[in-house]
Amino acid sequence: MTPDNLSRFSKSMRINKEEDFSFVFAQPNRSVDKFFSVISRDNNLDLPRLGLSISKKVVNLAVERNRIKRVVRSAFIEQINLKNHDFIVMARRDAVKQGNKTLRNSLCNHFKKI
RNA sequence: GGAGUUGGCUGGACGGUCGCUGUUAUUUAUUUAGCAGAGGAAAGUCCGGGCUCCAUGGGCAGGAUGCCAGGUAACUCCUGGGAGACGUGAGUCUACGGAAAGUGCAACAGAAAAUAGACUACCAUUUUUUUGGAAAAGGUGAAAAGGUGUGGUAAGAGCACACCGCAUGAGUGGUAACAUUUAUGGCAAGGCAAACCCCAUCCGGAGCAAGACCAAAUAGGGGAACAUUUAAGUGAAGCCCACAUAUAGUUCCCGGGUAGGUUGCUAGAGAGAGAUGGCGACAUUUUUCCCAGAUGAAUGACCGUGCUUGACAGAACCCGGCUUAUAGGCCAACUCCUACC
RNA sequence: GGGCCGUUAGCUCAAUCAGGUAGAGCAGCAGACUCUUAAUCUGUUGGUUAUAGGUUCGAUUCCUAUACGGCCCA
Repeated sequence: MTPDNLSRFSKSMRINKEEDFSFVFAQPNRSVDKFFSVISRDNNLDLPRLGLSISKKVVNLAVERNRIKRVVRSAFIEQINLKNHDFIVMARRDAVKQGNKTLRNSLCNHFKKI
């Protein structure tokens, strides 16, 4: 993997605001499996962006929530062909029990689909 | 060697590539380099503080603590001591002031449950069922007017005596809780205060989503000073009182604060090492160090080496405790059992 | 992050302040009425009082800890 600007994950590539979330939820392309449900939509920027939605109800422990976030981000960074999309990744209950590798594989499949 | 008690430490290591947060330097669209980057519980929010606002003061209500002495900024914490309970023992546990200030409670059972009384049974008397004596025995209950033995008696009884327990006085030791010795008393009427309460000591309330600053939008007022009248309303955030203040008048000023942003935000009752004092908690002092500061929320991903295959678990203003969760490993002191010398 | 509540029968709630056999309605089951069902009436079952300790003779109740659920504060 070569380091260039697109593969970094900085603040501009996060989805923080309520408007951006509802923007994606308005016209979603869904991709669902046991561990995650991923939603995406074209945006008007040059960057791909990522939002995370992991609620306390789904994942009880703070340690596990942080672990899942890291896995999702690192998987997101490795993708190169995501030019103008906003993504929202929502964790599901079965993701807690799985190790890092199986989660990465499922995420890679999601990103390829979209 | 086995079983155990107490106290403490540790909480995956190393190398490579890429990435995240803060910061310093260089350059200033920004790039590059260096440095730092979760815990012993960061948790529960159970206590105690710091800090911030509530204009200020007094009283009441309310709350907390509760053997004694000390430590601490403070404490529901810690240390040492006493008493009681448990354990063969090392040790462990204890909201452990007051019931002779007052109020209250004790279902069912039982004769009787709180100013005691007499069911069965006992003794005397006698008209054969009254009267008197006595409270030892039985049974009920969580609890029934000291316990055991001997004497004594009509039958009995601290009625008398011995030992034990209890109460009171005095002496001795101890800062004290308390311990102990001795004398006296024949023995009080009990339990519950994590029931109200009394006594002693302490406590104002709310919380960083506190508070301060910048400031789109929206509404139409807001603030300061002076003088005067009045005491209803308001300030108020437990209640009451004091206190202040409104409406209306004059003068002056321009702010207001939702979205969002900045700040509060980390150098501190700080950490490591040493010395001195103290049984100890801890204190004093010397020296070295700077050790997270995010805000949709940073510690990761991949590869390799290698073992014991890595428990509980993620800072959100900051400290001191307590409580709860916790794989494995290590250290020290002590106790009991067994075997050998 | 901080503040504050609750947990009792299958469900909705009492009893808790001030300790003494844990109760009501609905639901379930059985019976009566009816040709049958519904409605109605009668009877009845069902509880580790969230969990673990403590105080007490005795705890749903008082105290402490834990677990789960809920509410409020930009």
